[in-house]
Amino acid sequence: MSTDISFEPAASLTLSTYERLRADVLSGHWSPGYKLGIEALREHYASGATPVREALNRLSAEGWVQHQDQRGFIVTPVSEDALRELAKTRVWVESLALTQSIQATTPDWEERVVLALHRLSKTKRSLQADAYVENPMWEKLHRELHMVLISNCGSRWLIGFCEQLYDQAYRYRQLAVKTSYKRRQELDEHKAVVDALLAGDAALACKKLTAHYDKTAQIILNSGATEA
Amino acid sequence: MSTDISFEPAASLTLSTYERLRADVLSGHWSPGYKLGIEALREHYASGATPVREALNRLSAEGWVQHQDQRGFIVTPVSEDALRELAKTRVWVESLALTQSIQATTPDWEERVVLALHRLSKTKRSLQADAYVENPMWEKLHRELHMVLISNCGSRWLIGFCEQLYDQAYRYRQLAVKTSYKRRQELDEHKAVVDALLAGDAALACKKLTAHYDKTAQIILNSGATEA
DNA sequence: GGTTTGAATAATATCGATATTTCTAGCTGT
DNA sequence: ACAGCTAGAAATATCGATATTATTCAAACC
Repeated sequence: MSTDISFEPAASLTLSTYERLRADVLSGHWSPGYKLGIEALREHYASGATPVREALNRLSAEGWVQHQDQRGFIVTPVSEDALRELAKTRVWVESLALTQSIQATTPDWEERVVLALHRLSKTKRSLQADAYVENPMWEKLHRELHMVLISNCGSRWLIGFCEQLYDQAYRYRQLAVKTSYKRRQELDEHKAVVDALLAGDAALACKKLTAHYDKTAQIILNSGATEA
Repeated sequence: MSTDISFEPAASLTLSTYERLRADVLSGHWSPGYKLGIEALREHYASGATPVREALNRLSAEGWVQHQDQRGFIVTPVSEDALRELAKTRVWVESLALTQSIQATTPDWEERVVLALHRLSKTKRSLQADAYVENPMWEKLHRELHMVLISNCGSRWLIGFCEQLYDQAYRYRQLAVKTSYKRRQELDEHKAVVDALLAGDAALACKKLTAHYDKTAQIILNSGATEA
């Protein structure tokens, strides 16, 4: 059980380009709506046109960028409506996955949940105390907790959907953080979900999870990050 | 409101190659596990290496083919377990989408549902009476009905997930049809869902939908199409 | 006899160059 | 001044060729 955040060296240039490009879209390095010119990316990632193109095609299928025939690629735009729809969908789909996970509970899964929460609780959200500086370890552990929560649902499809939605929401969080960062007791919110889960109360767990997501969405909406 | 099944001429070779390749994977023309060599595809689709490669990358992101680094692409394999998981997920996710659609019901949506069912009822499943020959129009209208059913859920994400799952299930159906075709009263099953929907009974509609999918999965499993 | 090694072979991944298409800016005519 | 048109510029999509990496199969070795 290792918690390091290192990446193995990508085997192919396409894969490496894909991973870096994806990370840069998620982190907001390339803004929503930004035109991703082949030549510019080729230079930026020290790659060729073919790898860049293949990476963009994959990202397009995943919804991170949009492709207009004969007119290149742009980073998928954001909007308040899109965020609301995303948040709504997350609540629905993750509640479903969480409910199924709880119904199929096992001692092993419960242990993994407790462990993931513990690790997150031991990690600072921000690298600095006075200003917000993203802590990659916290982000990693946070994603891990949310994924462990729904990992017992018994459907790889559902898990994949939750991952997609989580990562999409992450991009919105990143955009909001650029504008304004709000302190918050997220640990308590996570703990409430886990407590309900350990008590076997699926309905309550979903309610707490819903509250968690609604709050997140509200903060992002208030930050004004989705405005042009 | 047109119901023709014509395709516009694809603008780029990549898109055209992608569409045809995707259709051939869905229809079972390329069997699960089949090695999709670049050179072979290039010839088969009268295309270049770049368009083929880009098409494969998109299909890989969508789960139709698998990519092994430096070792090319294969058609995603099938298995009984994978089918069971798929069927289970469909029931969960589409029940969710159907419930939300019913909760947000509008006269316009109900009309589209009734119309879609009517059109499907007017179409023969098989082009021949004595043997099964796929009727593309029936397939198109069938997909359309299922998509209309969940189209009112208010989440493009959820609609997208349902589409993915439907198409995945379609591939399994195609594989089963190759082995053995079973006559069946699918029209009644669809009608039962629509009747419950019009009555505003979401729970009953989901129950009927679940029965529909369980039956489909069972038929495919019994056909032995998922065996090596 | 079975395993390992090492060319020869085949396939993939990538590059550099070309053909098309879209976009831009300036020109023309009213 | 403004719409429409056209040549030039920029970018995308595609091709053909090359470099790299896996696979194969037979010979050599334990």
